[in-house]
Amino acid sequence: MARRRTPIATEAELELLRLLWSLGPSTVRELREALARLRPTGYTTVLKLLQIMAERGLVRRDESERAHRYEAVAAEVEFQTRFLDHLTDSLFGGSTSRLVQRALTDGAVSAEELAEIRALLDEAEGAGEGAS
Amino acid sequence: MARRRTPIATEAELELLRLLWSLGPSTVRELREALARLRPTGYTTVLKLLQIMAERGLVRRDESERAHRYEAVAAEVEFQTRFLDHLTDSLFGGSTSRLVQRALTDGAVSAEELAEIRALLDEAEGAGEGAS
DNA sequence: TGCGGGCTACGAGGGAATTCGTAGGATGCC
DNA sequence: GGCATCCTACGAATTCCCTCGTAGCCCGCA
Repeated sequence: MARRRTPIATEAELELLRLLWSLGPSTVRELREALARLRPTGYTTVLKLLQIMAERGLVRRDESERAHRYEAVAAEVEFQTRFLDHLTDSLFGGSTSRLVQRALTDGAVSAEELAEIRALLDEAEGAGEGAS
Repeated sequence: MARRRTPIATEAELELLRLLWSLGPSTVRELREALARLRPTGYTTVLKLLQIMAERGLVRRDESERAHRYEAVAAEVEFQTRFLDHLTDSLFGGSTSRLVQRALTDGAVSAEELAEIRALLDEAEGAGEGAS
């Protein structure tokens, strides 16, 4: 009967969060307009979704003006972290490195980006020094 | 009204797939027993889920014996790839390297694993020579 | 004051995900 | 044969997600 609550956020919620991260605090109208380019959606659909997200603690809202302004509670980076943690557990047996290896094997990464990743590795190795 | 079909696989489906990957082709009973340790579930619940997954092409089944034997259609690696592709698009703006950077920053990765990742980087750099 | 437009609140409604109960068929054992 | 047991098939029940329609409120303006 029951259905386990979707972990972290649903697809539609994620879509709005992405907009909020890129636009900053926004009204329903603004979000709906930004969303329209990708996927036309009714005004009250967006509104309702935001109300639910507010209840769930995904967004907060400023009611000081007539058109309420919504804002993502978690920063984008926090969210990415949470998602990766979840994915690491659920699909990579808890191993971050296996995830990274899979991503590097599959994804197209430019030489520049590879260099950045390499720098991160250096940092991680330096930080881990003497930790054991 | 409509609700977009969950991408790739639902949580419950993923749980069964994980079992199938680790156990190999299994019967409903075997899966249910393996699952019971994590989350007690009715026999017919598991059966129904597998039937649906078979319909959706996530598993195939061997009916040569009375107790049908189910098997994951996609290998674990294929699935991980598909998930990472999806996640890269939906949460990292299509940038694999950003995903990797986030994972490396957050996750605990041993020195040994770091070395493995470094080797992968070397490989990727070699292969990517000439690409922008 | 009356009207139009914009905003929020609320709830209905349909499809999907997940749960399980019940029925019915096969199988093995006495 | 008759019974207990195990299996599949099927569909009901429940919850969640997502959609939007409608109602009601407020504000500005003629």
